[in-house]
Amino acid sequence: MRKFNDSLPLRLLKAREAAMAFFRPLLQEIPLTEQQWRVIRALNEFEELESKQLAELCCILSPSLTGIINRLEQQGYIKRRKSSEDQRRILISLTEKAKDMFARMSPLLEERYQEMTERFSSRDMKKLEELLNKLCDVKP
Amino acid sequence: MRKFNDSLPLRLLKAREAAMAFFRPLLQEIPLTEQQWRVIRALNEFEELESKQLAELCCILSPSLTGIINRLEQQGYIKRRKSSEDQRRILISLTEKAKDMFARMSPLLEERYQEMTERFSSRDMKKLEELLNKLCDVKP
DNA sequence: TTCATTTTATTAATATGTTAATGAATGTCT
DNA sequence: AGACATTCATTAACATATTAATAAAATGAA
Repeated sequence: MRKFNDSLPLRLLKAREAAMAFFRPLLQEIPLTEQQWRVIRALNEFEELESKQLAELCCILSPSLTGIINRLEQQGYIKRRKSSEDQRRILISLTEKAKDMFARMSPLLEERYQEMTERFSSRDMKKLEELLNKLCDVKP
Repeated sequence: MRKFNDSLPLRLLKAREAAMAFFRPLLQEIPLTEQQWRVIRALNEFEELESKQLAELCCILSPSLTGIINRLEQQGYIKRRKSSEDQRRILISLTEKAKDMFARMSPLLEERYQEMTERFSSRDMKKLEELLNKLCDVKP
């Protein structure tokens, strides 16, 4: 069998840890978890989203998202309203507080992203992204 | 700022999910979690490991590993003993039951790995692994 | 040797991941 | 309209992730 360290899932996990190491310190200062930031980032781009869309975009399962949304609401970062057509659906959007925080944080995080890209090599980063996208399309 | 879906950490997360989709169904039949299998796989290769080494190898933090080890012991898959030189250290190894199970499962998982590699392209897989390894070495 | 420091595993507290089950709202079909 | 299935969000139950704190053992310097 393949050696333990040659496992692709393990490599993907380690690579992700290495990448997140650039951003975690900044998020911890606020403080926000990685998942909370992912949700806020998605909402900043798409304005208002249904819970289900948000879960799909952020790669977070619905039950986890329920908790994350609750905590973000407690912290005053998001607001929710019910859809008028379909009473099951919840529509979620950022508060002003969240938008301000995002505007303050995103340049700092972008800076780190550049730093990571440079240290890794801009060309390799592009190639890596291509391959990851391709891998996402491979299904059993 | 970069579009939401262009984030490298998110891509790594999605790619990992795509890869794990090949293996999850098999593990669920036993049943074993992904982390439990990672621990068993490491122990199969290294015979006996200290808790700390195991955590390092499997990319699992010590507090999580404590629970995983406890549950695996409950299920009869691992045994633990104290180091004679250093009374703090715990040495962990597989039981016969675990070795048998591993011998039965690993060919099936290896089959899936081949299937994944073929669908993805063997050359691209190699390139991807290279890039992931390189990314792991990039530090803030 | 003694005291302070460091290392190791664990516990505590909280957040998230994962699958199954639930309840409410909607859709479908007759 | 009424019975049935489907969809969506949530809850439940358990496993893992994460940071801080702790207790015990080992180490190192005075």
